[in-house]
This record gives sequence, structure tokens and C-alpha cells, in this order.
Amino acid sequence: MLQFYNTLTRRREVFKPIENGTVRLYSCGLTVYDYAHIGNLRAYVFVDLLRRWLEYRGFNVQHVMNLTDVDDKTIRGMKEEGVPLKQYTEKYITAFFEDLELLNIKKAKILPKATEHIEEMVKLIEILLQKGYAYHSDDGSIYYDISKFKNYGELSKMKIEELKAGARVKVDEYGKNEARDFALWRAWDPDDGDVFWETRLGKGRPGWHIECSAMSMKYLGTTMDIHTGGVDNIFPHHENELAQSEAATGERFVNQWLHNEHLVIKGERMGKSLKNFYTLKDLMQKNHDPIAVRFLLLSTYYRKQLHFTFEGLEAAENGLQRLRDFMQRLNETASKTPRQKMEGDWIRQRVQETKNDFEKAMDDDLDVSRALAAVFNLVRDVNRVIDSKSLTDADAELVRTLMNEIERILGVLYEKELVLEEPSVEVRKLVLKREEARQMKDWKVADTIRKRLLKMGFIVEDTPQGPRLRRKRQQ
RNA sequence: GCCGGGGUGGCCGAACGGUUCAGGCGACAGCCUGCAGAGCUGUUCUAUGUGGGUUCAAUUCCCAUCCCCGGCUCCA
Repeated sequence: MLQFYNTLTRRREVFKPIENGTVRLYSCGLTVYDYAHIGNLRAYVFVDLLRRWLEYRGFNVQHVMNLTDVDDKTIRGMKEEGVPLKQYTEKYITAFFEDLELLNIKKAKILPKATEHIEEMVKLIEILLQKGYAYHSDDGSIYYDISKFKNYGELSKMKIEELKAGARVKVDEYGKNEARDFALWRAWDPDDGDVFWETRLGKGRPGWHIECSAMSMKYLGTTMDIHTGGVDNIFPHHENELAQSEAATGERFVNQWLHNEHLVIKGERMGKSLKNFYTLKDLMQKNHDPIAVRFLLLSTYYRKQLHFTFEGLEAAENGLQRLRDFMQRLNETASKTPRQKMEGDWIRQRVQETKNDFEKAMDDDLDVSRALAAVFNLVRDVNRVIDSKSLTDADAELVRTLMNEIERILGVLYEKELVLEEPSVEVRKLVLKREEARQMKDWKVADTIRKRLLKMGFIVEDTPQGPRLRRKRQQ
């Protein structure tokens, strides 16, 4: 029974899509004003896991993820660099897509950009004006009147009266009636330069929240099954999205809200303003495999803060290596001789148990830690059988089939060749020389070469199938 | 102040009323190996923030208390 924790109700609920067999999934994407750091990327790894699990469970997932390519920060950045907005954001979109690729994240089927959906937003704002949920300010901007929407605060559990008390923004700053009213449309300001659209609402640009309402409803309809984002989006972004959308349509906007927790570093949230972040490429420069980063981000329950440390990353790398080594052993060491014992039935049973445990854990709000425990238990048990030299090809095939099914969800077992550079010719020559020495049992020479390779950053491991190279990591 | 989420072994992390409290990483030892690595076995492991309560039984439920992180219009 597939269940998810719903932020709206604050409890776990059995998942039931609106349309049988189809899931309408909307994810809040990145604001493309800078490179994504691994904290940002956690959100997308989480969505990827969610999507893969839904697909594993047989759903056709209609996945939409927006790209915010116009807002205060993109405009500021564009001006600083003195390039057109599109040129400025395109750079970060490309980099973002590269990161997704490196992390083996399946891209959403539709990736709408805010700047390409101005008309949809204008229409939505017109409806809100018409229905009396929005008003014009003196400068021509349009604001949403939160006091008109009776369920305001439903998602974040905040009360309007308390919002007023805690307001950090001066009431008169933008000519809003209420500090907590938010912009649907911003009238053009000289600071915006040439970033504006001439629309029925006047010359200006959209507010931050309206794009997600307009685009999600365009591609997924007025009600969607799942909406995801980081916990920081609960308020104000998603609260406002909900208010706008439901005020406009009179219908439930989202059935299940799923929010991932933050990445924490040295006791503080990883964030751009604190400058305590790493990008994926920062880590790759330290010889970390991006897929290990995926594994790290993946292997903690998405609703728990994840404390990022290099020790943790290494632990993830080593755990992942264990799984990869296992796959290799599975391929290499199956014996051809059938044995007397009843291993086959036992293996079959263990494979089935593992599959059940894995599925049960994942169905329970994507409890990956528990799901992985089931996998590691199988790995240990099968390794034992391999050690006793009684694993048959048929056994190996059973296990391999399961592992490959699980790999559809995890996406971590097979290293991407292109990611880390190939060892140089010199390195490969040394490995060959060492093998020659080993053949002649000249251990002194062999060990000297091994030490030399280590200094060059490579670890050599001797396996029955010959030497294997691993790259030494640097801090 | 208001609203969330947490505190489990050296570290990370499950379980959330009941067989010895999963699993991973690390360290140490043994088997194996030319040595190492990988793998297996064992040890570290009489681990559930603190104090009460409910119960035959609590990590799990209740009350109190301490501490940590996040949100309260830039933020995944």
C-alpha cells in the first residue's frame, strides 16, 4: 500500500491518483540565477526517486518541472554581467541540466519556463481580479488580497493575524494594503531595464508565485496529484500558489504536497547566502564520483535533514563500492558445476524476501534506508554463497535480475565511464609492468610499482580477473 | 513570539508497544591472499537527551524538561 506524508494534512495518506494509472506530478524547479549546489540538488534527487518509484509501481507519470527565469535575482545578475536576460539564464539552465545528467536524474517530461508563459499568467491574474481576490496598487502593480481567501494558511498552518505581527517588510514599501499580500504582477520599474512585457495588465513582469500556478494548471489541469519542493517553499511560495489557484478555479489545487528537508552543513542550512555550499562540480574536482553524491543524497529519508560531511560522503562512496563490487563478483564467479545442496531454492526465497522488504519500505513514504538494508542483507548472504563456491549461474541470474530491478530505482550501480578521466598511458604501462613482475613472483618490484601508482593517485587491486584500478580520493 | 522537524552505538541511519534495537561506514582481530584489497566471521554493540507516568511489556504512548535544526515573503 503506497503511502506518502502529506504536508497539507500532516500525516501519512494512502496514495490514490485522480486518474487510475496516471500521476500528475509537479516539481518546483530552480531559479536560474546561479549554479545549483548539492543542497538544491537534493530536491531533484528526491523527486527522481519519487518518480522512479511511481513508475516502478506501474504509474504513467506526467512530470512537470518549472524553471524560474525571471525574478529579482535573475534581473540583478543580468545587469551585473551586462547581458540580455535570456543569455544570462541560459548559462545556468545548461549547467543545471548537466548536473541532472551527472546525477542520473531523469528529466521531467515538460520543463516550462516562466518567460514563455506570460499569457497564461495574465489570464489567471485577470480571473483573480474579476473574482475580487486581487487589487491594483498606485504604481500599477497587482496584489493578491490574502484576507479574501478564507483558507489562507492551510498549508503552512500559519494564521493571518500572526503573519502581520511577524512581518519583516515595511507595509508601505510597495503600496500593498497588507504586508502579507503578495505580488501577482509587478509594474515596470526603471531598475528592471528592458525586462518587461506589454500585456493587458500593463507594462511589467509577473510575481514569483503566479508562474507555478499558471504552468502547473496548463500542463496538469486544475487539480494535480503531487506537488513537490523543499520545505522552505511551504511558506510563502506554496501557500500562495494554493491561494491563487484555488481562488481562481474553486477547486482543490493539489492532493498531496511532498516536501524534502534541507541539507545541513556544520549545523547550518546549506544556502547560497551563507556561502557554505558545494556544487556538484566542486566535489568532482576533489575526485568524488557524482553518482556517489547521488547515493548519499538518496540514502537518507527525504524528510530528514541531511548533515553533509566529507566523512559521510566517503561512507556513501564505500557503501556504493560494496554494491558495485558485488555486481562484479556476481558476474565473475558463478560456478558452472551444479552442486548438491539446495542453494537454488534458498536463493530464490532470499531474492523474493528482499524484493518484498524493499517494496514495502519504499511504499512507506520512500523509506530508502530500510529498503537499502534489505539489499545489503541479500548482498551479505549471497557473498557467503559465493565464498563457498556453490553459486550457480542460475542463482546468479536470479540475484542479478533483482539487482537490476532495484537499480531502476536507485540508478547508482553502473559507473558512468565519461565522468572520471581514463588513466593515462603511463599509468596503464605501469600496471602492465607490475603484472609482469607478479607473474615472475618478483614481489619487490610489484610492490614498488604499486606504491608509485598510489602516489600518482591510483589504487591497484589484484582480483582473480586481473588488476583493477581505483582512483584515490583527495580531501 | 508563532509554526514545523528532530535528539538511537565512534559516525551515519532504520524500527515506533512485544523474538538478541535493521543496515551502512569506521576501527581492531581471525580466515583467505605473495603482501594488500575484495569477501566472510567476530569484537567495538549491556546505543534509544533527561525526569516522571501508563502498561505484563516503551526506543515506540502520555506529561514535564533540556538541547539542536528549519520556516515566519531571497532561498531546494
